[in-house]
Amino acid sequence: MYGRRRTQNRSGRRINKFLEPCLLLLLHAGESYGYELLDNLERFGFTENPADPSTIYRILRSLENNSFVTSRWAEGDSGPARRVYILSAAGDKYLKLWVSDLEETDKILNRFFSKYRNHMQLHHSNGKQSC
Amino acid sequence: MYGRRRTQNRSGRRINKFLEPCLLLLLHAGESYGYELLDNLERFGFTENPADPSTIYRILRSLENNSFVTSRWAEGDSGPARRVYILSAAGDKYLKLWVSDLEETDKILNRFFSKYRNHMQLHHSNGKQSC
DNA sequence: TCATCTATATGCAACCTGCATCTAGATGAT
DNA sequence: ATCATCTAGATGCAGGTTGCATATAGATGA
Repeated sequence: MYGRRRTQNRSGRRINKFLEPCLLLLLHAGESYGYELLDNLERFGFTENPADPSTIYRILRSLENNSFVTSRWAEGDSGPARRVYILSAAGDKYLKLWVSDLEETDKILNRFFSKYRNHMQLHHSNGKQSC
Repeated sequence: MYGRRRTQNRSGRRINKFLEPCLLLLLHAGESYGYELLDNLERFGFTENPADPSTIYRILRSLENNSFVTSRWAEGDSGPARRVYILSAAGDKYLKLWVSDLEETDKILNRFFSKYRNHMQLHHSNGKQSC
């Protein structure tokens, strides 16, 4: 047993709780359940770093605790019963709040990029400072 | 004393450790120290939610532990001595790594936005699903 | 019967972060 | 000279997020 690598996946360190708005958006398109949502998340660009089931289930539960979704047990065509989630009106609002928050994050990101590019350009052309 | 609000600032939940690349970029422009960096961060768009000094100092220390910066004590024109940080070659590489990582984050963000807009457009025009 | 798949869930440790607080030298006002 | 304030750096704690391991249990198939 080699010192038990417990360093977090660096590539996972992106936007905090980003899976939450993704799940909300998926649920906005219609009711669904954990396992199915997990599959559909791959279409959001989580192919290289697929989401962890435990994260999904925990987010869904916390959304329910905050009344952003409701759930019921339902039998599927096959396999064990599923906990099916439905977006509430409050959840719809919360999704919109998330979107404006992410837009703000996007602005901050782009401000960084422009600062970076601007600085690097000046740096390479004449060795002067710029920040 | 009312239950002691200990809920985290929701608006602070953005990109994980985002202050790190900001500090690296500032240090790329020239040596600096904690307090000064803190002030300069405001120009990155942290005006509404200014960075916490403790976070800055901790990130600087961790950067030093990873040899991305070096530090020395220096007297300023006034006030107590300062711990001045200088970016290393490894730190320069690390900054570039951060930038490509943030570009990936930006892609993921934009994929979300396009999914969101696309879905909402379809949703409002004909009430059909789209995700 | 037993392995595998589907589905949900929990525990733990690492990590990140905001707030409160501490130290200590320098500076300024009374 | 004393005391408050500013500058500068640092630590402790509690709350929150997350990846990994693991558990449970019904359904399905060999």
